[in-house]
Amino acid sequence: MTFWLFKSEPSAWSWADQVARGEAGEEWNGVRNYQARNFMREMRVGDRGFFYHSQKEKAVVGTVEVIAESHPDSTADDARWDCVDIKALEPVKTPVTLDMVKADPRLSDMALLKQSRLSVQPVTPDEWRLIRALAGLPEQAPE
DNA sequence: GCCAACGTTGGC
DNA sequence: GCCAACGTTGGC
Repeated sequence: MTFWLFKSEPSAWSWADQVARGEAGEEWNGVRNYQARNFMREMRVGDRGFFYHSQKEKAVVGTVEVIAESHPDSTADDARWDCVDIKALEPVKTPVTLDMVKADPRLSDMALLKQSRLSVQPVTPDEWRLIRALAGLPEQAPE
């Protein structure tokens, strides 16, 4: 299983919106960046990710699961853009803020810090475990 | 609201 | 193929 981070402006698509979709999930559409798209093409059903709110909040607020592998983005007007579908999995107990990530030297290599504009990015297993702990989540996500 | 970073576009 | 101009993102 591979781990990821999905970034969204809450005014455009929030964690609450994602939760409201329930088991049906939702397309992670609207990405118009090749690097982010290529990461989505690598995703497999069952992969897990963090859901991050950019802008005012700047924090990981939940976890998600990939429920459909990459397919054409229904909001794109050309064939270049693909996306996956994800569903909300767990809300965090404690939001993990950008400041918390910056404060931990073990997280200093995260794309979140190094490539602040990248909206879909990989997370290493170590980073996944550490951020889960900071978020007050159990070590293992539910099946 | 500003600006740095960075991606894209289009003229050459 | 280069690069200037421009647009967008996201943190501050």
